[in-house]
Amino acid sequence: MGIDALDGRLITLLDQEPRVGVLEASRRLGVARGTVQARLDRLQATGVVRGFGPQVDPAALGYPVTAFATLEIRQGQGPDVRAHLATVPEVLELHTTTGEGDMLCRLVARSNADLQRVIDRVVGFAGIVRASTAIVMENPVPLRIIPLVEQAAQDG
Amino acid sequence: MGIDALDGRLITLLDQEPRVGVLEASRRLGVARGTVQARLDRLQATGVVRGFGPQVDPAALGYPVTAFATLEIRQGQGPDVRAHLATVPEVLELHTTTGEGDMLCRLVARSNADLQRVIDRVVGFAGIVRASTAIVMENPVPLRIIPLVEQAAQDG
DNA sequence: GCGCCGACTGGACAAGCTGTCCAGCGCAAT
DNA sequence: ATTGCGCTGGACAGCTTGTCCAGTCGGCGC
Repeated sequence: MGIDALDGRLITLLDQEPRVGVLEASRRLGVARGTVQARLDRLQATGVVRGFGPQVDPAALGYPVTAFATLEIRQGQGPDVRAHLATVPEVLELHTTTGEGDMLCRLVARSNADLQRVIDRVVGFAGIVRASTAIVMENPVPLRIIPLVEQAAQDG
Repeated sequence: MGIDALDGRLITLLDQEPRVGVLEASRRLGVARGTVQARLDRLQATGVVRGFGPQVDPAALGYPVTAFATLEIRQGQGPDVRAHLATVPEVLELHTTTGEGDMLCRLVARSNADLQRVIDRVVGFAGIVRASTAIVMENPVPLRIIPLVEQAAQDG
């Protein structure tokens, strides 16, 4: 259970140039095409690579503002709150957490003013006791996985 | 600057079945192949679709624990802290924010015990004054974009 | 040491897709 | 009415994919 150096190089290559096909990848990596196909199949079968969906930029869609909201939930209202938040398109992800606050969600909005509307909609729900919001100013490290993949490739 | 209904349907289709090629997509959407190619080119040129990189699951790589850390930074140490965090593979993303705390980062670890090692490495840096960590227990809404795409497609 | 097994190689094949043209049409704005 | 733009439907060569196959190599158990 893990990935080896070839898996790592394959994932990194696909990350940098998603357009390359299996044949081109086999040339770049210096292995037979069948090997690349087998590795890719295995990576997807084991769930390491979940898919190759389009990576959409919310900012380009007209939602340049990102924020994180920490929510405090009334006892027993968890399921209701989750269902509520799942219906809000501006909620991009939701986690339940330990520590201060019970949930953490990522929001986007059309502007700082629009963020108020989104937050009102998010917290305008009986089960939510308190919410504190942190607006994202910069994103020095965008969501990435390659460094972790390379570490995992070395370890295993 | 925006997307229309056809763009939305195309993105949704690609999200659900990334394997479909341009030709198959044109059949599914009921338009000419050239149209799909032109739309895809435009979506990528305008940055709405940034790419089709592999979606890697950290859990499948051996990092099943996710956490969010709020960091408080000493005045003027921001750039140094960013550079430091960028070198840690377990830091999957980093944001600078308003509100309590100056930065928010997403971490993964091999176990709860291993998370301690990661946190020590993250906060073991002179510029970081204080850190509070929230461990993710559940992820009721995984990172998603389709609902927002559909809303953007309706708006115009 | 022997034999088995899994993984990789290098190659083959038909089928299908991609990239790239083109002419024609309809709609919207000027 | 005229222009511009996007969509259609079709063509073409070139290449890739999916799927076989036999042969080789190294590790593992016996």
